[in-house]
Amino acid sequence: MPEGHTIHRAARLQRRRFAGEVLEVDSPQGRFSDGAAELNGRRLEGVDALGKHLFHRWEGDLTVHIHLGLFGKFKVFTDAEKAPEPSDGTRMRWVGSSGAMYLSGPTACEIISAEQEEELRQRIGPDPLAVRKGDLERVKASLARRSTPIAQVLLDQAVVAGIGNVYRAEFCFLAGVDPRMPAREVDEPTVEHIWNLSISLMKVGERIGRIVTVDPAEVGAKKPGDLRRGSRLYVYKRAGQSCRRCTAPIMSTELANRRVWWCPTCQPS
DNA sequence: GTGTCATGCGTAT
DNA sequence: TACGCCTGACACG
Repeated sequence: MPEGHTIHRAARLQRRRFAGEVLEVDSPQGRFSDGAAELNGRRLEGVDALGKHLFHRWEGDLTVHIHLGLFGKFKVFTDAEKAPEPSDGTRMRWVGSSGAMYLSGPTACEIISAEQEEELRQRIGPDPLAVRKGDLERVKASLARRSTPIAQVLLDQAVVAGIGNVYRAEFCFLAGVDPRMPAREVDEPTVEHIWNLSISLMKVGERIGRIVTVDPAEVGAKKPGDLRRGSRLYVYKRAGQSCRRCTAPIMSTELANRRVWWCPTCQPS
């Protein structure tokens, strides 16, 4: 279930478990057979993430680029002996002395050159999970140039990297912004608020492996991880249900082929 | 079993 | 704006 937090979390967990290991790599599905043969028997040196992209660094200066798309999944097994048979769709599998990793359904799983990686990184905007100096200014500048709806711009990976359909709806709610408002009409303090929300909430998501935007205190819980399915989000997929803050019915519409939800009272136009 | 839907994105029209 | 692509979970009959 991949927004940026999923990718950064996968990178962290894979790094911790597998970095430094020599791995046996194959492609049960067959669609990454050549790549797997190239990697097989090499040491995995590192794993890093940017936005929704993940990079495996292999011995011999080989980089594998992975993008999960909508369906991609990483599965890590701590005991390779007990790992199940890979499904027919397992694109890449690796096995080492500290476990196994299966990848299925990715949009991209490919060995890329340094030039290709550079080109890719050029297209990726500020990542709330890998903040660099000047990021907020870049985000402000991008938004100020766009007349398209704020919620649509927040999905543009060149503007902010890692936000997906769940977070964008939730950030607009928490910032009190109608998702249909033209991006350039959103005032600067609100843009800053959205940026700060993305940093703090995606960090929570990265840590617990789940998107939680509801303030635990608002529902009598101690921490985000304690919130149950169905009470973790304010607006996403809650059309017709009542707003957790004001009880107005949640609205929804489609923007550029993606559905978005909002509270007409808490997010006035 | 079949149909539908999904936290994404590139390309064609 | 629409479509194709990637896979799996779930609702329905």
